[in-house]
Amino acid sequence: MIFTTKAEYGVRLLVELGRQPNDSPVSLKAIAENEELPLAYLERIVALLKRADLVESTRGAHGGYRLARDPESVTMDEVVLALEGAVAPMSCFVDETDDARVLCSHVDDGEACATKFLWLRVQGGVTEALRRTTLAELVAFSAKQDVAQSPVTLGSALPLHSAA
Amino acid sequence: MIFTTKAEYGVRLLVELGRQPNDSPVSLKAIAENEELPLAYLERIVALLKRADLVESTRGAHGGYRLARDPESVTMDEVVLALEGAVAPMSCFVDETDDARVLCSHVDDGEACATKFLWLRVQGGVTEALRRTTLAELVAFSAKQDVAQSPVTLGSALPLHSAA
DNA sequence: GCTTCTCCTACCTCATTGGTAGGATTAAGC
DNA sequence: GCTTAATCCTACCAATGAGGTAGGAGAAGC
Repeated sequence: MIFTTKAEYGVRLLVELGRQPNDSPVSLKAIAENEELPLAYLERIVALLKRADLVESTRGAHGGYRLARDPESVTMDEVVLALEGAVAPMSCFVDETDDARVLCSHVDDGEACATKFLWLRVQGGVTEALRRTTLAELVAFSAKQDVAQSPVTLGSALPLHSAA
Repeated sequence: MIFTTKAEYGVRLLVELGRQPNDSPVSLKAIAENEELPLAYLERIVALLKRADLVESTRGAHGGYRLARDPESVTMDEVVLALEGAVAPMSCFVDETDDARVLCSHVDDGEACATKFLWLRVQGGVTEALRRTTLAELVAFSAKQDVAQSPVTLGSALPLHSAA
């Protein structure tokens, strides 16, 4: 598994915020009910997003969260970075220096990590896929899905069937 | 973490086998010592590679493992598939039908998983990176590293510094 | 028949994931 | 100024999987 539920729930939360028509804050409780996610857990997740300045909060009654930036400018690589930490193919990649300056634990034996060559390629593929996806795109996708299956309570066939 | 040590050790094992000049089998013990990996654990890992017909074994004294196929024809996506199972961005991707026909657990709520759209992109990036890397390429890389740092016992600077 | 291998299965320990519980603080509305 | 609705914060907790060990049983060379 590449991502945990933190990324999943966090992205869904952002999408939900992006779908709001006006600028008034939305309470986590409303989102939790809407997305059927555990509220207490969402609280911890949204804290990560706030720390990364992706959402703003207003406390007290009628408070809640709203997006801190234009959804067009929010790319998924920063979202996932905020939620999961750096995307590391292997444990030796956790070293958080951004630009692939990776200190691998097994450089010292004979062959300096042929696998590192492979993991770097994979990491490149992941970050590129994340970087070229914006929050606005996901919001638009989500809205489109709504329309497509709005009359049916539980869609039988999957709308998304040929991708990747 | 995308991959576990199974993938790491398994790939290193295959590279090691690919580096063998002749066709005689190599014992796991030799590989374990050479790569400083736990032998008993490697045994379980190589069993996965054998089940996928990536290596052949001969039992008994002077037995061991050898590659079952030409390294040129072995792509990393099948290797990783054998070692880790399918590369799944999220738990709902574990459904092993090959071509992204993903049955997501949260299709039934309002918006049919905008995240799935994202995870499919990521999965595509990973599998493409894996598919375009062959075992032969890694073996060649590994051999080159050997030459580059053979006089030095512990290389100070990293040879690979600008990728991804 | 000893040694060297592959093969197989059961166990064990530790870290992380995915939560829950319980409260403190802040602000709006009456 | 009390109540209520919200964000914040921290400690706990159960389940899972990762990574590895132990102990053998079969197969083949010498």
